[in-house]
Amino acid sequence: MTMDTRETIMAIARKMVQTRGYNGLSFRELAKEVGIKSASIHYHFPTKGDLGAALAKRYTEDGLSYLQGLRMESDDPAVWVRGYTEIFRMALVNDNRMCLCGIMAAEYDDLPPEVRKEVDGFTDLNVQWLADVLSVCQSQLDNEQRQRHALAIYAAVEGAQLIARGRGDITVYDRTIETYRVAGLLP
Amino acid sequence: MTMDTRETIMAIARKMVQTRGYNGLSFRELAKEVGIKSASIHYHFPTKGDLGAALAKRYTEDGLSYLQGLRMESDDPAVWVRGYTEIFRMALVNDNRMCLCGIMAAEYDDLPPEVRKEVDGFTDLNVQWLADVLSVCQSQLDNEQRQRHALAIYAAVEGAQLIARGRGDITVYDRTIETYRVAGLLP
DNA sequence: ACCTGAACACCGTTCAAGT
DNA sequence: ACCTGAACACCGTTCAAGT
Repeated sequence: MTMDTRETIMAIARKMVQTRGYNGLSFRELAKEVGIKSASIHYHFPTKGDLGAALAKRYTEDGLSYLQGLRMESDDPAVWVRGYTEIFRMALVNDNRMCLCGIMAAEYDDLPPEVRKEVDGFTDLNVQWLADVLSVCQSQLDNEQRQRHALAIYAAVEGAQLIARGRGDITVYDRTIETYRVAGLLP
Repeated sequence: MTMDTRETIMAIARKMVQTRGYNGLSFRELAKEVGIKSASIHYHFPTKGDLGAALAKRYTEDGLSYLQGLRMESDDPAVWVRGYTEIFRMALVNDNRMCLCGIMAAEYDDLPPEVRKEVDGFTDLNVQWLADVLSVCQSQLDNEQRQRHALAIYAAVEGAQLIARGRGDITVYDRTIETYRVAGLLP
């Protein structure tokens, strides 16, 4: 089982960005971990923006597969939502990392346009999936209300991860999610 | 009305960090805006960490004054909470900026210890103030439940700002906050 | 007391040159 | 096809030198 250089770069870079952000990603540091020179990174990804956009695109695709899988494995909306908050939880459990697009959202003003586009796409995917779930379990809501509620859930979960990551305490995340559930923000 | 150099540096740097983050802050760019050389910034703030910590400390102090003022001007918890969400709204209205400590929380792993300490202090202040408000309007909750609920509110509001800032759309923030209120997360 | 130019090791990027 | 060394303009930081 070998991995081509491009995939190795993406795998290592994704972890670095999830930890230190887009601005915190260094081509020289990345190259050292991959075992090539920093100039060689540019052969695979001409600019840092190209790499950032590729990372966010892949991250969104992987997220979509996971979320689609969730809906196939169960018929219970409560299980879907629990699976949803579990993805964000796992990032924290794995070396206190953040959602790739959550951390890059904070750097939005510094992002090249091609990266912004993919970060926006990740948000759209999350809101769309959550709105679909709400159409099953909160069918009394109209479409606009579902979109609004889905966006609120996404924002709240990203916020919970952001604060818990600063605290370095997974129980902060768990308690916050539980509070959202009790309040009725999460179905 | 003159302003000494140190205060000028802090005022301009605060805006820069609220827009581009701690990593995005450049001493050379900052110096150019202030009208001195970048080496001179180091006279007032020996390291970037010293500047970042001073900014977060001042930001927390200013936030505290504002929040204390809110509680004195009214007896209505609903007005207090509305005033609370309004601070975060104003940052967005002012050039789509973020909460200084919210944006730095995303860069937590890159922050020097002295900056982390002040960012943590900002979180503590927010949670404490919110818990105090809850002790007035949700007095049936015990202390631990209030702390937990206060943290959830803070996380959700930071998340709403993060997502709305990426969208560049203030109505996203307004709708998300309103959804929190309807769901019962906000008192 | 406050500022500066020059140097240092870093950064992303480019490009001619290697295999 | 893939990689590299060297150069460029950037970065935070240091420090001897200026007023």
